[in-house]
Amino acid sequence: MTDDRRLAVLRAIVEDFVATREPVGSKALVDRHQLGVSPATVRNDMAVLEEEGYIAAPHTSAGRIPTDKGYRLFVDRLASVKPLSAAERRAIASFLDDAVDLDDVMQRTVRLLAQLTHQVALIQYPSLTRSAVRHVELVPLSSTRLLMVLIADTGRVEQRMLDTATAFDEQFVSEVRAHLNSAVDGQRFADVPARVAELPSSFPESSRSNVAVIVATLLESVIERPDERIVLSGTANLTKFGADFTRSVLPVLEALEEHVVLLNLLGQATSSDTLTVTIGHENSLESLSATSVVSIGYGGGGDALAQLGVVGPTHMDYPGTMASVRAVSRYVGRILAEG
Amino acid sequence: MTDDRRLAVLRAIVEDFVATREPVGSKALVDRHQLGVSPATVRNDMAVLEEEGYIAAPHTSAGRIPTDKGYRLFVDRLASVKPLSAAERRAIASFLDDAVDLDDVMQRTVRLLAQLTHQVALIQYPSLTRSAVRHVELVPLSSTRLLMVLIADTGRVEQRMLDTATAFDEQFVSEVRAHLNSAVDGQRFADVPARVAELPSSFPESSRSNVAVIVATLLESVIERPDERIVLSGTANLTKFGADFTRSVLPVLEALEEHVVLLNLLGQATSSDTLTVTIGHENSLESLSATSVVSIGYGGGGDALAQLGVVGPTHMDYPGTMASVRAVSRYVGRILAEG
DNA sequence: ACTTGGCAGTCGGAGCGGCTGAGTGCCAAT
DNA sequence: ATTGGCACTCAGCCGCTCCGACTGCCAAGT
Repeated sequence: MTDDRRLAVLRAIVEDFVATREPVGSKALVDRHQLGVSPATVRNDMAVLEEEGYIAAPHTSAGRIPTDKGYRLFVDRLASVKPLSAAERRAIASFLDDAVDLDDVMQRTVRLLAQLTHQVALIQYPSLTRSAVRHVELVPLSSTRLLMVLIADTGRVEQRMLDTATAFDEQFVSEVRAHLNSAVDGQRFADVPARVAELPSSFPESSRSNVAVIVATLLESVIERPDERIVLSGTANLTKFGADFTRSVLPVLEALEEHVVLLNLLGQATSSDTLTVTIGHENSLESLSATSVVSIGYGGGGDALAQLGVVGPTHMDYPGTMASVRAVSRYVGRILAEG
Repeated sequence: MTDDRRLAVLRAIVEDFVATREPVGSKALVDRHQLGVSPATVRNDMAVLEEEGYIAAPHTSAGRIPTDKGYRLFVDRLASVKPLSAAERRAIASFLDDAVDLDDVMQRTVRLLAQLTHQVALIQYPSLTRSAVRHVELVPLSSTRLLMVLIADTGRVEQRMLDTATAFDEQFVSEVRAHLNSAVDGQRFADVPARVAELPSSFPESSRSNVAVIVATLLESVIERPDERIVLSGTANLTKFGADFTRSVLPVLEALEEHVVLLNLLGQATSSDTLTVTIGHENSLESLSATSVVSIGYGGGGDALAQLGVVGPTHMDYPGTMASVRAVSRYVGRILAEG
């Protein structure tokens, strides 16, 4: 069946183009890959592949380059997952094990990923709604002012300042603190609203409004906000885009500054261990039509805490990138579970 | 005195070059600026300026561009501080007033600054050693594990996990918490080590080692770490560098990823309200020899809490940039003082 | 003692044309 | 179905010329 060979040709084209970033011709193909046929035969196959939309020729007399559709077929059917080298595994371990707190884990992870893949890497902070409350702390700052600190089991810390309507005393604070913690400790954030709804009514009328303010503030920090935090690294790797600067790099840099956009880009938190690859125009953003996104969930076993991934030119090394992303995701998940 | 006119010529050259990014010739100068002399006269002045090293000609038959030395003279003696427009003032206020916590303030500030100046903006988190302790919290997680949360008066929160050698009870925790807080509350971080040194000895022998661990952890988070946090924004503005991409933008992007480098770049926290401008080669980094840094301290009145600033090509709009940086610094200082 | 117009000289960059070579498509032969 | 042969097509490079923006210098004017 010659269909197999056509796929082999496509794979070879993708691999060569990724490596050299130049249109690849029939001659070069047979030279560099052992596909025991002549250039003429390859040319026929290429004609078919072009007809079907997997490859295209930039101009009449040049080699072919893969289209988005071609890359899609490549990652779906042709990419064999490239195992990481021992050195890479070691790098991941030693780089992440020294992290001292959550910020540090995020920072290190994203850098590591950028270095491994030579792309722009991004990671989303563990989603609040998917984690559980470890502790709520209330710190009195003045007679009508409190600092609320909310600690999630992932290590994420949220803080809020709040002013009460009337003055309170130390007694009141520890009472509320105790009630709050017994209500929400260990609960998933998503369940918190239900658990605290009745809280104010268990206090005497006089202090009820103050309790209400505190509860309201707590709910405010618990609700998933659209501006979930994201960290990114490796923008310098965008130079790999090639020469045409303003047209290709500028829009990408701009998109990367919009964290809200990035969240959409990473996509809904799917279960961990399932790589998502979005290629070129499949992407909803016009400005990113020359880039691909490789993302995956991390942490939390079944359904992921949040997403991480890389953004790079469509002509990236998919097998390698996918392997790195997956490996890092697993390692981060493990680290967070330990912490 | 003709010396005045020569300076006027230099100023005109700088302004024109910044605006057009092209070498400026004698003819263009007299056309665009009203300095009632003929091109020939200007040529003579330019010859002198070149001799003295303030300007240079890229090639024999082209206009002149300012040298680093020329820019230096310009910012030192020629730049009149351009007042911000009402719209800009309004933008600063409305943008920063909505911030909900410290992270948010940092994020918003840096974005704002990037937008105002059209450069890359950076801000350093308020330095720990320069702020005071608002509260230390200990949260028991298991019988031998504690979470320590350290809250600074700037709103910055540090957290550390710690394991004790022997099991402890709730009683022990609240005792240590009380002692700790009475020892360090309101103290400047720099003074903390002295205040807690004697703490373990006031506990009974049996629990002393646990207290020691807690104190050690506290000190660890108090010591100024080299990786003080930095946030940056506006890398897309680097496209202003002009065409030559790999040689001019790549090294800058790389430098921007190294937060330690950036800290050096911003320089030692000088007193607020004193703008520091570092031009081209004055910069210690080879890779940043085509960029200038405009920085200033913010917060804390007399001596600043930390630094903020922008990085851009040497041919930047110094008066405008300096005005924006100063205005933002003042506003952030005010916000932090309120919070 | 400056300033100015005039003039010769320099040189980067744009525009043009021809050449080259990689690569294609098609066809006839195996 | 595969292959070698062959005519054809362009993109990109090289070298050429030409143009014009500047400069530096000098001699004359205020």
